[in-house]
Amino acid sequence: MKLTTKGRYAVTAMMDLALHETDKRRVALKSIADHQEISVAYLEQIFAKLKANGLVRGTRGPNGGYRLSKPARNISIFEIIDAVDEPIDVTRCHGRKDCQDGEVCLTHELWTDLSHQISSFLDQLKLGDIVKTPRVRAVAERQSMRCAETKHTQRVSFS
Amino acid sequence: MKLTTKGRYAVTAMMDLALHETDKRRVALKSIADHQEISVAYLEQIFAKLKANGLVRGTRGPNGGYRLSKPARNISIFEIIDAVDEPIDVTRCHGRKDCQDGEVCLTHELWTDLSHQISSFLDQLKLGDIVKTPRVRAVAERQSMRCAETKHTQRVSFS
DNA sequence: ATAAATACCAAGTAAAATACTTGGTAATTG
DNA sequence: CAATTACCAAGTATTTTACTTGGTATTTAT
Repeated sequence: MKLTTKGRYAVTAMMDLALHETDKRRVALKSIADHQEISVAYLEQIFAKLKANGLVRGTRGPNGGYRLSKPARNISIFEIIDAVDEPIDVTRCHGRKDCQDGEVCLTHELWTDLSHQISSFLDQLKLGDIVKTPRVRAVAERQSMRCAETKHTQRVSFS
Repeated sequence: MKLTTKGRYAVTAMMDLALHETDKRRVALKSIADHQEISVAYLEQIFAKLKANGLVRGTRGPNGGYRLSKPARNISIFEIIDAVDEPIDVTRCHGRKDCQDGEVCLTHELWTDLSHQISSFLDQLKLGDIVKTPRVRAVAERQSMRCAETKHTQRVSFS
């Protein structure tokens, strides 16, 4: 379980989708790219993985874009990060059980315990819950207002 | 809170010190280097940081080496890792509080919560407790036996 | 006094991982 | 049929990590 900026991009992007879940419209990567100020091409890589892990579905063409492939309340933060970030090998002995003699194994349980701790924490956190919090809601409102105001300027700050 | 191999080296090295705490003798980096199969020079860098953070004390000259600067039961795994690994900026907005408008801050609390979760887990784990576990004790026994047997061969496998 | 063993110090380099970019093709809609 | 989107396969640039190199300073034993 690694946590890189890629994983963070993925989580905020998924929140973006979750916030528009009620709409019929798909969310285009272009729009997310503007929100997060990263390139569409980079987002494509992230969404390729999200899609491969069955978290989103994409449709092409004008008015195309992505939507969540299941309800936000059933998607955990763990799933999202796990989909895009490579798993880190916390134990250094590559998870083999028969490492009773190697140096690593003194601390083997230490690292696996930690790893489980992190995973279960993030697995309890559902996208739906986070999107429901007042802060996020408020920010989402502000965002859509701002989008309307500055539609053509292309420079919108997500939050 | 980052976790790299450097941090893992640091933890096992500290365990090495803790296991020899009862002795009057210091533990030389040479000995730890043999156990962990890494260079003394690299260990020096690690111990420089451990020392700077007040976790160990070193003495020079023959029969010199390092010892813990406080009882193992008062040293947490968090302290050790925190001393040697650079802190990771989980929030991406560099921890500033006034980021109500930035993109990052939707997930700000998410990452800080996670970070606290990890830190407190590792802070509860004390070096002394870990060293007391039967598995570690057994390994330590085996190691010292092996050390006695092969004292001059220089090639001892820690565990 | 000197040699050996250690810690201590400041750079550098090599390798790996991360964060992107570039240059395309395929499907869908107005 | 032109625009807009997803989809795809590489490549490159940057940063981080993991080390190495080449020294100096102390202490101990002989």
